Amino acid sequence: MTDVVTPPTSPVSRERSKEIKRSSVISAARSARVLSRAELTELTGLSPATLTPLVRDLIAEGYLIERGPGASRAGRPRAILEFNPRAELVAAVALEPARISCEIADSDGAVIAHRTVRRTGDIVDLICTAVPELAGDGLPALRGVAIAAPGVSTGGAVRLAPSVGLVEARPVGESVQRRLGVPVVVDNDVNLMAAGEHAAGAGTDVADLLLLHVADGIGAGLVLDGQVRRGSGGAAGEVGFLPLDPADRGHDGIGPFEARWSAGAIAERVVALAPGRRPAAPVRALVELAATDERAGAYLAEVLTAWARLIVSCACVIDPGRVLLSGAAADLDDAAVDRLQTLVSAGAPSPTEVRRAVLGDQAVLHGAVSYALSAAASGLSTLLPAP
Amino acid sequence: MTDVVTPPTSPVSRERSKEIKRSSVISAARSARVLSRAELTELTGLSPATLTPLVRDLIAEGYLIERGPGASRAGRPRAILEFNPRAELVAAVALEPARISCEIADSDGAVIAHRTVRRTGDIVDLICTAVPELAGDGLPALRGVAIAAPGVSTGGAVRLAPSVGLVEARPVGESVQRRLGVPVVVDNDVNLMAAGEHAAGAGTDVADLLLLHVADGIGAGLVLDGQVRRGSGGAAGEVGFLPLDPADRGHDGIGPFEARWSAGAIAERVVALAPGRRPAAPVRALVELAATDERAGAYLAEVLTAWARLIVSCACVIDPGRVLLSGAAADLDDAAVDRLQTLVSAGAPSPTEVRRAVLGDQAVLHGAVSYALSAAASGLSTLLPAP
DNA sequence: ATAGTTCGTTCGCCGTAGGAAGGAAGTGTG
DNA sequence: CACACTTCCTTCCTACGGCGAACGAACTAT
Repeated sequence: MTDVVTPPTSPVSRERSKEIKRSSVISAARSARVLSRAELTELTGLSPATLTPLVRDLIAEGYLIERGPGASRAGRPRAILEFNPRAELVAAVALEPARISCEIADSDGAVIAHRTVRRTGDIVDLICTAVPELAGDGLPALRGVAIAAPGVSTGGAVRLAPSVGLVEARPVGESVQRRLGVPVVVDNDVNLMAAGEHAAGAGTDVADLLLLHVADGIGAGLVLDGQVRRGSGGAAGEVGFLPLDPADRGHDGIGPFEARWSAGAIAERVVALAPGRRPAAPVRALVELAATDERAGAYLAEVLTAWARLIVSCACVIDPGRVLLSGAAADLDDAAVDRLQTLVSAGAPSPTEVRRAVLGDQAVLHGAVSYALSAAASGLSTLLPAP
Repeated sequence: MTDVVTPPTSPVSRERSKEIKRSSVISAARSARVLSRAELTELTGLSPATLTPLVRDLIAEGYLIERGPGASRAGRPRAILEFNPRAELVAAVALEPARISCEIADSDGAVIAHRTVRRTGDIVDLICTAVPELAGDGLPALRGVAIAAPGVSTGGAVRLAPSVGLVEARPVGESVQRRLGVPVVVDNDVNLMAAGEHAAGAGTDVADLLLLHVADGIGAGLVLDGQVRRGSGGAAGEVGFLPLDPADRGHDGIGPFEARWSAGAIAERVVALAPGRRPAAPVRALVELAATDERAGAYLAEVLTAWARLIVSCACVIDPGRVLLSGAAADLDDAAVDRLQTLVSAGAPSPTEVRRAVLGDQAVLHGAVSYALSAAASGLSTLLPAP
C-alpha cells in the first residue's frame, strides 16, 4: 500500500472478453436451471480450466448454488450447480392514469413483491422510492427497471400518453436510471407484452411474431429476429391507423380502423344487440350472443373479417409467421379463432399462424423481465470502445 | 526448430478478439478511405502499439497501401494509408428469365467486370464458371457472392421465381458456396435494392427505411435497425397483397393491390388515355400526359392516392421513417412526389419522409456489395435467409 | 543548429486462456 | 476388499496478445 496511484493496464477489450464469458455462463445456467461444470463446458465451449475460477466467483456472488454431488453413471459424479433466479431481480412499473403499479420479479418472472400506489407528486420520485422499498434487501440484485406506459414512444402516437400525464417518456427513464443506477427501459405496454410472449409465452419457439392487442384502441407489438422493433419514430405497430377501408375515418388521434373495430366500438354494438349494461368483456359477450342470436352471429363474422384483413395487412408488410391475439381479441373462443385463421390463410402471402396469447396480465411483467435482463447483458455488446 | 509439433492453443475466443480488432480497423479504413495510423488510434480506440503489427499485416495483405508522408503542421508528418477497395471483391449475380448477369465489383461498388450470359445448363455450373472467369486474378480477393432472384424467398411468394426456373433458392446458394468457398447470399432483388440504398444511396443516414419497388408487381424491401428484415417466411414486403380495398381482387399469385396499381396495370390505362404504343415507362408517360390532359391528371391523382394508402399502411405497421420510391415509382416528378408526401403525412401516425431512390439499376449491385461485405465481416454462419 | 512537436515503433510487463497433468470421487471387477 | 477404470474438477504452467513506456524518426519554428 505505498502508491496506489496505479490503474495502468487499460481496461479495454481485456475485461470485456471476461465479461462475455461471464454472461455466457450465466445465460447458459439460466436456461438450464440445474447443471454441472461439465455441462457448462459443453454449453459454452469454454475449457474446464477457465470455468473453475469463473464458477467460483459466480457462487460467491450468489448466481449459482452448489448442491452437492449428483448421481454418477461411472466415475466421479458431477457436482450439481443450481441457478439462483433470485440473484437477478427486475422491477416492472406500469403507469396508469391514476396510479402506478410496481412489481419486483426474479428472472423467472416470478413476482416477489407487488404494490400499487396512487399517483402523487413527481413520477420519478414516486418510482425511485417505491422500487427500492419494495426490493428491500434484494436491492443489490436489481438488474433493471422497465417502465410500461400506454402508447408512449418518442415521436408520433402519443395519443394515450397524455392520459398518464406524460409528454416525453425519455427524461423519465433517464432520470430514474441516474437515480437508481441500473438500466431503465421505457416502452409501450404493447411492446412489452410482445416481448413477454416471446420470452415466456406463446412465442418462445419463434423468432418473429406480432402481438395484436385489442382494447380501447388497437395496437400491435412486433418482434422480428428476436428483438422488439419500434420503427424509426417508435410508431411501429400503430395498426389502428391502417386505412383498410376508404369509408372509415379516424379522428383526434384515433385511427380509422380502431375507430370501428376496437373493443370500445364493439361494446357499443353489443349493447345495441342485447340491451343492458355495457359489458366489460364485449368480445366474450359477443361470442356468447352469437351462439343464439343470428344478428350477433353476423356481426361477429364482420368483426372477424375486419380483424383478418388487419392481420393479413401486417403479414404482407412484415410476415411475422405467428400472430398472437391479446386483450379483447383473446376472448375469442376456439371456433372463432379457427375462423379467423381460415380467413387469414386465404389472404396472406405466406403461412401465418393465429393463436391466442397465453400470458394475459402477466405479459407486461415477463416483457419487463426480458427487457431488463437483456439490458443488463447488452452492456457488453461491443467488444471495443465506441469510436 | 526441434519439435514443431505444436499447433495446440485452441482457437476459441483468443483469435476472435483479434479478428474483431482487425475488422474494426478495416471498416474504419474503408469508410475513411485515406488516413494515418494516428487517426486509426482515434477511430478504433486501439493503442498505437497494437496497431503497428496489425497495420503491417493489412499492408502485406493488400488491404492498405502506404502512400508516404503527408503534410505536417508541426512534428513528424503522418504516414498516409490508403484503403484499397480492390482488396475486397464481390460478385453480384442477377437471375433473369433467359439469362444471368454477373458483375464483379470492389467494395466501393465500382464495377470491375461485367458479363451477361445465356441461361444454359445448370445454374450452379454456370455461376461457378462465370464468376471465377470474370474475377480473373482477383479471385483470391473475392469476399462473397450475392445472387438476386426476382421474388425468391423461401416459403410463400414464389410467384416470380418460377419464371427463372427456380423452385428452391437455398440449394443453389449452398451449392455455390461449397464450390467457390466464399459466403453466398441468395435474396429477393427488392431486398438487395433496399440494402443498396441503405448502404450507398438515399438511406445512408437512417437506420430504418422501406423501399417501394413498382414494376410488374409491387414489392417492398425493409431495413429495420440497419438490417434487411425478411420476416419469418421471407415474405416481408409483399405489399402487393395488401387488402386495401374490399373491391380489389388478386388472382394467381398476384395480390389485390398490385393487380390494380402496378406499372403494368397503369400502362394499360395510359394506353387507353393516349392510344399508341404501350409505353416502356408508363408512370413517366402518365406524368407528362397529366400536364395537359385533364383525365390523365385525374388518374394520376388516383394513382398517388392509392400509393399513399399503401405507404401509410406500411408506416402503421413498421414506421420506417423514410420511404424510397423505386422502379416505376421513381419516375414521378418532384411535384408528384410532393403530393404523395402530403397525402402520406395526412394519414401516417408518425412522420414519414417520401423520396426517390437514387441508385436505380445500381441498387442491386450495391446491395450485393453490402451483403457480401457484412457476410465476410460477421464470418459466422448462415447468411442464407430463412430456415 | 536547436528546441519543440507529433508519429510511429520496439521492448517488455502483465494478465488471461487454456493445455497438461494430477487429485478427487465415484463404479465395476477379480 | 483391492485394484483398475472412468469421469469430473482443479492446480500448475506456459504461450500469447494487449498496451504502457521509452525511444527513434521526421518535420516545423525560431
